[in-house]
Amino acid sequence: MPYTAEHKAQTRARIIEKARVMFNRRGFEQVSIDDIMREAGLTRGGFYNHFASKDELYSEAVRSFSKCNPFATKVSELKERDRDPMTLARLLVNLYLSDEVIEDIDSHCPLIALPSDVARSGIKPRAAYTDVVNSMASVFGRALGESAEGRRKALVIVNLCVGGMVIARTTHDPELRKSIRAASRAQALAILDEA
Amino acid sequence: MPYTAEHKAQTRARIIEKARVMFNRRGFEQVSIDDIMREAGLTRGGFYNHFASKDELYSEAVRSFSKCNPFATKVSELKERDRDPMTLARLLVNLYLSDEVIEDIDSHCPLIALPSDVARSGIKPRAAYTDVVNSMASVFGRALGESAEGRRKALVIVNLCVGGMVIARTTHDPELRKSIRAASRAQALAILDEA
DNA sequence: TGTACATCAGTGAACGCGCGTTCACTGATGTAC
DNA sequence: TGTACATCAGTGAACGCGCGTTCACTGATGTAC
Repeated sequence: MPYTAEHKAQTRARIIEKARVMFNRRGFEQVSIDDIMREAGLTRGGFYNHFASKDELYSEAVRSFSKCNPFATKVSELKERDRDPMTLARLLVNLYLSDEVIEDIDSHCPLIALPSDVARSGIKPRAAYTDVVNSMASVFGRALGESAEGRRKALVIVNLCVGGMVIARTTHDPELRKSIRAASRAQALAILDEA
Repeated sequence: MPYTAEHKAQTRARIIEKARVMFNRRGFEQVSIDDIMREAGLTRGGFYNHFASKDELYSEAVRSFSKCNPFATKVSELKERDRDPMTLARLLVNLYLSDEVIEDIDSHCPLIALPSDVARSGIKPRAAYTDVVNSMASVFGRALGESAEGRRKALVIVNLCVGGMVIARTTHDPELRKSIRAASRAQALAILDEA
């Protein structure tokens, strides 16, 4: 067996990571397979050794947002370091809406980077998006209890995090970029405080 | 002078309106000039009698979002019919997050239809987006008072409306599409109730 | 240990297609007489 | 009033280009002996 399976897996992972960053910045349709492969240090033709189609890469990239980007890494660190659900929930809210994260576009969560692109895509990217929403809601759900009311509040906090960042990312006004996140953070933390 | 100036202006307006609806559904890059002209009952070649380029049509279409779409019309009706700020704020929350509005994709507000497209655009579409956010916040601000806390709450409600619809529109899961909006609506109305 | 070999990750030219745009034209229209 | 005419909105074939995808190939690699 020439080339190890590990070698191939690493190449695939590299392509996905480069694609994730480029999709995030420029959108799905504006990035060509040629662009991505060049960025990964490869050529066009090899793409189909790793993926059946550009669509498959797209869903992999959306999914990878929640696994291996710098933001996700920070979240994993939080999860390992602190096992109290409420503390974790509060740290996640603070991290998600932080100045540090909004300025670092390359590591943006897909929930805020790609909403309109995903909304217009096929079932697979939309399913990947839904998974990320649900896994985020479950982090808050663990802090708020399994009741219907706990679930409702968890969704509200997801909404505040995602919505606040989407609006902040889209506007050009520095004051609104700050104030919408501050408002959302305060509200989300207040909901966690009540519980 | 064959054909009146009015005739030409009407044709131009018809092209912009069809384009607005199609950009909303499928995004700027996914809609061809051929598609738009066919929808307007014309053929490809005539496009350049009305616009210098596809880009020019795009800015015209974005501009038209806040003027003449059906959702904007409903909001104007609300504003005229009921002058009590709190009643207006409650009606707007209910309308914005309603089943009726999320199912009628063609009349979606640009805040929820185009966030990632606008985020990647130039200064003009982003400024237009910011204006819409601010005018929405001021509707809630009038109900909540001019204090810093009133402004903060108004931004939270904007966030809940926009964020809830963005997530609902992007996910494919019917349960999440409903529950995220219900959670956001309840939270937004609770904030208005406090005041 | 050194070599011959089979495998398959990676190459790059080529293909078909759809797009934005151009252009020579057509024919419906308002106006001049 | 009726007709001949100039205008230009609208037509549709054509062009060049970039894209996703295919394919015949190449050459680096791990393994068998």
